[in-house]
Amino acid sequence: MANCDGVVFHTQIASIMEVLANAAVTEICKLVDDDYAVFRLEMSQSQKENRALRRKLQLLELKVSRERVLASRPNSVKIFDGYRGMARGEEHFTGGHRNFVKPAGLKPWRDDQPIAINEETGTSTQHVIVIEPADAEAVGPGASSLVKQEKTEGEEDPQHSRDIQTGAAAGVAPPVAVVDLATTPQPRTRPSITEVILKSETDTETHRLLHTGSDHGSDPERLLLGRLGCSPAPDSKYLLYENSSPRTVHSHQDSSDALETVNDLSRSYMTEMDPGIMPLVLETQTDLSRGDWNPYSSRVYSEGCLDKKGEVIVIDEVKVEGDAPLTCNADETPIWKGYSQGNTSDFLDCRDGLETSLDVAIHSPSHALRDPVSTSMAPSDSHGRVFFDQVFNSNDRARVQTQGGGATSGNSKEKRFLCMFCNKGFSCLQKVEIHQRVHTGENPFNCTQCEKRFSRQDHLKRHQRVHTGEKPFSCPQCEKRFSQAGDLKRHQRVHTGEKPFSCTQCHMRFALAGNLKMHLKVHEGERPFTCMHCGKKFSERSYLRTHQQKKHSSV
DNA sequence: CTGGGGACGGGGCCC
DNA sequence: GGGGCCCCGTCCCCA
Repeated sequence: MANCDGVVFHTQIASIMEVLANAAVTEICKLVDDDYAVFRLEMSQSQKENRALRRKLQLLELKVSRERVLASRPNSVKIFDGYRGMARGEEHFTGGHRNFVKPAGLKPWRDDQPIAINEETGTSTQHVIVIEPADAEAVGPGASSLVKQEKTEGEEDPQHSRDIQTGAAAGVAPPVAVVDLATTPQPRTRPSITEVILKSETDTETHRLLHTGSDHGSDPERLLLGRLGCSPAPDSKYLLYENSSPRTVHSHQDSSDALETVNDLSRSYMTEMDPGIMPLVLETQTDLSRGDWNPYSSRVYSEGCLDKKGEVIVIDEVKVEGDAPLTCNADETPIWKGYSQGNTSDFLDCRDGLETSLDVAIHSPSHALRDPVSTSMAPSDSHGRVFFDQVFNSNDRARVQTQGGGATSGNSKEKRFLCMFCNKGFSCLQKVEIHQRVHTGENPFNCTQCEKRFSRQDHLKRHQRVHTGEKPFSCPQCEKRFSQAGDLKRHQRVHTGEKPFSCTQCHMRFALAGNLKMHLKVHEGERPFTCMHCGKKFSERSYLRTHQQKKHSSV
């Protein structure tokens, strides 16, 4: 009986214990679940905040860049490549690769020329943008952040700073501080890559790569600065000939990938730069017909732009070019002389070793990256043409190259050189270079008297007759003189009565095509110009102007 | 409206 | 291959 009671007792104890245990487990599970839910909620909120901050920062920087360019260089050429963020006359961000390209000019470059001077404010424009990673802590203290530095000397961007501070307050430790390079010495031993480059602007140091190719021996100023830790390809024609103090490079990974790449050390890097192997490959060239635009370096934009797509926060950068306007007298060597058509891709190919470093993250604006030489070599444009993203969009752009029998336009001469934009064929390299300025808007020849720019030297020379008053073409009938032969020829129709342009509607004839064109509007009834005073419509602006002067001059 | 000139962009050819 | 020139077309402006 006693045994029976004992068994019952133990059974009851066991069941009670079981109930208690189950209750405890349930409680623990509940607590864990609750905490986990809270934790996840907090995590997702933090991530969301970080994303929003990052996006906001990018937008702000984009806006600032665009406004700055628009304000400072109304005539500048603007290349916008929404994705690849290329800006003319400055480095080209070809996806993961940072290829800083500038014209390999000769005389137009002067080392003593001012760097990136804002023409209005007189301040230089070193841009420093720091984009914080979303999960810098997760990546670790040594983790890199995507860095774009955008800093204007003497000009603090409060919003920018605020955003950065906000980012820090949100738990994102900024691995790289915004450094006022103008006022703050850099005692750190680990400056970011962009800081390195910025210092290259302000210091006397430059990272220059001499171009030694025999076929381009006339180009002594091909300066390259760029890919850190990347030695030139063995057959590269570029030599690092000036390299100063050792630099430590702090590169950064794309913050947007921080979570996914926490364990991907290949994307997080801190590269100690060995000065001996530091051929910063900023190809100091901007001409579209050369360098990374160049067909000969097609890999720059055909391959390089692809590998990090989606991983790089690209802040479109509009080139503020011509900070030191290129001045080219008629007898000066044009900047396009002596550039390399050759192994541009050689030094680009060295990216392989750096795929995980610079390629990923650096999106420094050109101003920050130019050295004095590259600054002054920025080509220019006088008509504010806006470039098109197609420039980078395909390997088709890499077509300007010798293609045997590749002529596309009828000519007895073999046109081996194809325009990378329109595929038109030209017989020699220079011709296609000049032609491509049609597409690029590059105007490297600057009139010293009126700052007008021209794409061709002969056009500049012709233009300068405007200033000199030279009119070498005189009409034998009336002694009237003209500055252009074509003007004389056209004028002579006055004497000959020739009217080669006839209206198909009324058979009126005109000596000038423009006059016929204007006349056609009479038939078309097209009157797009309306007088704001009386509502009368005119087919030509000049008609409207004349009308307003006559009828409404008192208004 | 028409006539005409100034200036410029671009292609092609020649030296 | 590079520079210069010729030529054509076009835009803009003015009388």
